[in-house]
Amino acid sequence: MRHWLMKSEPDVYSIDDLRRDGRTSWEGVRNYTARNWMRDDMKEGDLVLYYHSNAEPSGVAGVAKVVRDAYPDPHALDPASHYYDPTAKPDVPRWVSVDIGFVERFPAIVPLAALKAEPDLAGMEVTKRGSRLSVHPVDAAHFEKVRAMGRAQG
DNA sequence: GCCAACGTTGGC
DNA sequence: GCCAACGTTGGC
Repeated sequence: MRHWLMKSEPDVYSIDDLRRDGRTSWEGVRNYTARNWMRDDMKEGDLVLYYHSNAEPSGVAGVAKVVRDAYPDPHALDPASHYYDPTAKPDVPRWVSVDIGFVERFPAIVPLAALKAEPDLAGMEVTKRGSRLSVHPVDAAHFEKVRAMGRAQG
């Protein structure tokens, strides 16, 4: 099983939205590196650090899990969608979605500053300057550490 | 609001 | 195929 980090702006869709809905489709990824990970390596049962970006504070808000492997992103084919891509075709969908389910919400956000300050998390992608990928893998040890930090708060 | 990082686009 | 311009992300 792999571990991942996925970024969402809480003003758009937060961990509380995911808890309310139980599960959701992860749509609108329009970056090839992120897409390739979703398409090729994300599998049902994988665990996900749910990260709030552009937030106060930004940081890891909880844990989700992959509940459906990649499938063509329907929004890419929908002209009415914000995520419409005129170069995507039904036979060559180009972009993919996965579905994720709610697992847990931490008592408090684990802020990015706390991740950066933790020696055990040295080298973690999200702590690097200029890290922009909205979906990327996380080492199992880093995942466990962040989850422990999240549970220890509050 | 600023700006660094960096992926994508398009002229050549 | 190079690379400058442009657009987006996202921390601060």
